[in-house]
Amino acid sequence: MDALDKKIIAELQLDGRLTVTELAARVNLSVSPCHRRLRELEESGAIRGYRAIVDLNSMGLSFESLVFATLRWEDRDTVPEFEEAVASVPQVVQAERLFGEPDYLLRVVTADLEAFQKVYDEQLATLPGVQRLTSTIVMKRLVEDRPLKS
Amino acid sequence: MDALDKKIIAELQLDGRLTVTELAARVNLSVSPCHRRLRELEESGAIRGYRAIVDLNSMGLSFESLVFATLRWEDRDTVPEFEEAVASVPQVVQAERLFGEPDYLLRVVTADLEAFQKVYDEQLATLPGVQRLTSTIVMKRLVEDRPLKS
DNA sequence: AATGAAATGATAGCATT
DNA sequence: AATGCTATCATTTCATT
Repeated sequence: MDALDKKIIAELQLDGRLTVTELAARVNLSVSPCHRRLRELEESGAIRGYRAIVDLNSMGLSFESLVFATLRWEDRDTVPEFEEAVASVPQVVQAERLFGEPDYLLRVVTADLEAFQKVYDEQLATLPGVQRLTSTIVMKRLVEDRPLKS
Repeated sequence: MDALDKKIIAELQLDGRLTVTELAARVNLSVSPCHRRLRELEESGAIRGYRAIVDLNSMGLSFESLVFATLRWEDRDTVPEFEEAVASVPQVVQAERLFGEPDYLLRVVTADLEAFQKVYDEQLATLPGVQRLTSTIVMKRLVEDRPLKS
């Protein structure tokens, strides 16, 4: 992965729908080698895919919250089970395991508070191995999905 | 925004580089109206853009951490200043203001621990109005940027 | 608001340097 | 590994239903 590849990636982080022709122009390359490099980046997994970035409010999803989960230490054999279950809750749009406490951070998106309560009570509080959940609401997004500095 | 628009959005969340021809086929529409709807979704801001999803490790960025920031209450007039400053740190890829404590959650991506320390000490700890930072490391991602349920 | 058709422009493969 | 060429396919506009 040389500087040109990084430039290609940077452009596609800004606009994932750039045509190869336009991309080639921006990185000062002709179309064919640009196309070849792009395919290699995709096939090597460096570029994992492309996503439309959607406005949550336009979709009627205006309630975003973070849920911190701590598991029971005695039940730590349920970790894989917990992780699988979390990943299958559609309203959980981001989830990760952390060092220290809490064990997990989940990002939950719903239409409103009522829908959140339902997800919290029925989908999250009942997950296997959960000792404690705490949650907070996202007041304002400052930085969202910023293209990477490297 | 009707069901067809939501279907279009759902498809583009799965593959943001779908051609309009292919998109039209997937939502059972002919090319022209599909194209028109897509333009309207883009122009209304419902679709905010398109991004390549990049593999952090391939980019040499293998250290991901969360930094929680609490501001001094006396300095709450520095809030806008703090927010602007946070948004201008390139390694901060996601940031939001929360209800309760802590006040902010920042997601920081760097090449390694050493690079993180540098960002933490030089860019984050020195931000205006900061009372306390605490941080944790992301051990494992379970769910990343999931397409929205709705 | 969807369809079909036609001109412009992009993609992807290949031969060349 | 980059370039230029070319056939194929997609995009985008417009007239029509």
